Amino acid sequence: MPKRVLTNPRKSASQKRSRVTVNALLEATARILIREGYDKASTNRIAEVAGLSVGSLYQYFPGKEALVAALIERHNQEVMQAVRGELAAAVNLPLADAVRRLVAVAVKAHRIDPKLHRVLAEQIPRVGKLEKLESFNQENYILFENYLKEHRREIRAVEVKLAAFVCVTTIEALTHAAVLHRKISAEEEMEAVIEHTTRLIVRYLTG
Amino acid sequence: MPKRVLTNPRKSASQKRSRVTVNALLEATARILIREGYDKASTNRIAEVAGLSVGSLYQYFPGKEALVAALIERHNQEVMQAVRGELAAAVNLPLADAVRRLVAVAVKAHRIDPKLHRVLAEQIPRVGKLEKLESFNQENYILFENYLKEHRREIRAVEVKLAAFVCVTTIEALTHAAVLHRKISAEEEMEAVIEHTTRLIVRYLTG
Amino acid sequence: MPKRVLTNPRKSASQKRSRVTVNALLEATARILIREGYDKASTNRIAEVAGLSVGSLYQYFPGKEALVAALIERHNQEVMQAVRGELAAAVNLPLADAVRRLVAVAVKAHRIDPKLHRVLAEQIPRVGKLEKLESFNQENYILFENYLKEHRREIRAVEVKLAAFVCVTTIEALTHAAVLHRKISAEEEMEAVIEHTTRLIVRYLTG
Amino acid sequence: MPKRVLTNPRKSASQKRSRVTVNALLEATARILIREGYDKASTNRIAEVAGLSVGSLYQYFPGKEALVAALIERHNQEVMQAVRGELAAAVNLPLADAVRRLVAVAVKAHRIDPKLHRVLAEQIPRVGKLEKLESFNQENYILFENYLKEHRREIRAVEVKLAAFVCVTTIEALTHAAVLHRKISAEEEMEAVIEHTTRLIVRYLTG
DNA sequence: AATGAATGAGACTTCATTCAT
DNA sequence: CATGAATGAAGTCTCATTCAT
Repeated sequence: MPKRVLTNPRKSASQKRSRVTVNALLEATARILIREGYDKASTNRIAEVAGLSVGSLYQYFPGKEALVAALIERHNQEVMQAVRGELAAAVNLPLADAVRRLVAVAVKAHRIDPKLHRVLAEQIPRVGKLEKLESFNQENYILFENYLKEHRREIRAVEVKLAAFVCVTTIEALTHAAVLHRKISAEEEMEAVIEHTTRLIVRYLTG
Repeated sequence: MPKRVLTNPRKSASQKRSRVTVNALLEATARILIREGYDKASTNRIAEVAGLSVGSLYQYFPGKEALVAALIERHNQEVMQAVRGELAAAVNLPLADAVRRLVAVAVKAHRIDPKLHRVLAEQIPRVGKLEKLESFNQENYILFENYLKEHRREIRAVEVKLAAFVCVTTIEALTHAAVLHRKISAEEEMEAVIEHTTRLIVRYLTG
Repeated sequence: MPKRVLTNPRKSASQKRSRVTVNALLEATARILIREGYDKASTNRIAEVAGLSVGSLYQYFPGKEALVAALIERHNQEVMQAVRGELAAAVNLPLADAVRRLVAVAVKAHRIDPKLHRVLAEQIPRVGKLEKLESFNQENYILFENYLKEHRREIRAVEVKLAAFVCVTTIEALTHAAVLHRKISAEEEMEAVIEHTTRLIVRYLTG
Repeated sequence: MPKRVLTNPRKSASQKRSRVTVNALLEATARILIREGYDKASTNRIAEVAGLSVGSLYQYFPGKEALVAALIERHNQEVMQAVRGELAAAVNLPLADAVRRLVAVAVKAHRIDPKLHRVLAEQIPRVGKLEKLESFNQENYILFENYLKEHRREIRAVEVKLAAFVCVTTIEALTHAAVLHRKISAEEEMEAVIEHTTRLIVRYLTG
């Protein structure tokens, strides 16, 4: 496997046909990743599933890595777009409500495309692609840290940085595990998880 | 009868040799996984690093997957061996102490071979092999659930299963993140994480 | 075509089987080069003609380039081995005889494997491989220049360097053209060319 | 009739555009050949450098080979155009002057576009395309042979064909090597080469 | 048992060429 | 005519696995 370490798309899909093609490729990549795993995602297979020739794939992406990177990017965009607004709103809520909202948003984020999210979270790391996911989380750390700073008088914790680390890591882990590893379809069970997580965090910060 | 006299030593000698060989292979696999990543861990390379021929590798393992599986197995054994005793002892401690002990043990577990742990957790293609790691965690769920059942009167939570899920997931996530993603070398910072995590869990269960 | 620019053999063919394999590969390369040209000499085709699998090819050579380089090297060795002795002997001959011997040797060199020689001379250049052939010629320039220096009193030319350039280039070109581009099979015609070339050079140097 | 009035200018306009396009393509081909080598000269790349689409390239040339062939053809035309007149003039000169003129012309020819000449001579796969270059040389053989026939009384050689072969091959080789492989920029050094080559040939023919 | 040469399926990638727009 | 997206054959190379020695 000769390796290109390029991870940037080759052409900006300006034309409409291009966009369709790029989309088909990303869709195909996601499908294979989800259904068969990273190792089965060969460029030939991706192209085939996308209904294209390998050549077309390489017209738009310099290799498999770039394709996966683009997929991650797209997923992150979708997630962040769905989340950012609600996060902003939380700033003005009292602690308990803010945390509850945060947790709910986290769940929502994980539910956007859970299978894909799982696959991206679990089997992608290998190379620098990790950063994309990390940096995404980084944003959360910062946001939460800022929230804590502004609400300092409502909480006991003084070490804001550490508290942010604890809270973000915990919320992420719990919602991730709840959505992906438990077969939580019943809305009520999900509610319970949200409730427990919220309580966990609030008590930690204020107890 | 004379034969047996000769055979036995021979056999145990060769058994010992086997163990040495198997060990060399697992060691080589771990080293490559850590230093160069999963993709560079070809059977030929592993054999080479182990100072053996590929042929010998296949004498002891039916394939690459088995090798990795064995490595995971061994790592789990090491972890569990280092942990089991302390877990058992925790049963008799009051909640706060038990949780603190639990968290400390989780940190200890993650510190046994963090690089390897990370690679196993992040890079190994999830094809059945994942289960090994999962089942390991499964054990923790059960243990903790049992603990909670026996200490029901000390806690508020009634939904023991859910509480166990929340606690185990949280402890795992925090210690994992603390050990692997933060460069925690200073013992004091680690202490802080243990303290916070313990507080988090205890407040959750009793608050 | 992912390019490796390595041109050194991977293993020193120490074992006998190895030597046989390497030989088969070089032979196959030569055959294809001669019969079908450089562009048809794909690694798969070479392996096939050698009666081996591609894998084996890559066990011994990092790519097509290395194979060709090795072939050039081998050819040069053969040529130089056949030539060196006779060249040394020429040093003590009077000019006319020395030149005639030189020309005869050049012809002999070109006749060792004319088809291969032609192909190597004509379609190989592309990359640094050129140097191997050049350096081979370089040796000739030096040798002849030294001869001229030692026989200065027999010749008119004073600019030894320029004279060496003229003579070596001319002899090379004439014998090359004679052997490769004319269908010179008749020994007598070859004799004529040798005679003319010798006369050409001698008159140039002494006239 | 009015149509024709409109058509004619249009046609000639488009003919002009054609010429411009063809020219751009040949220019691009030459540039890439020189700067990056034959292997980098893909049709897509050529079109890109020419500021056209691949499609347009195929509007004017049936394929890559045709493009290269046309480039060779064009180069030959340029060379011959620059040379033919001087060659014709040489016919009426006495031997020494004629030869000197011939050699000077050969140098001039090699200097028209040395980089391109070299690339064409060295790197182009020899598949039928070679003939174009060969046939060019063929013309020289004939011309020179005729010259020798007409000046038979001035020379000693009787085997005119062989003599022509020797002379043309030698002149070609020396001027080629002088221009392409030595970095002859100094006019004086070039003069020396011309002088030596002339002397070489004249002495050969008359000595 | 050990060895390591050999295998060959399969992954990656390029590029001459076509064709719908 | 021009365009450039799409094609896919063909080439490069790797690596898990086998097997003769």
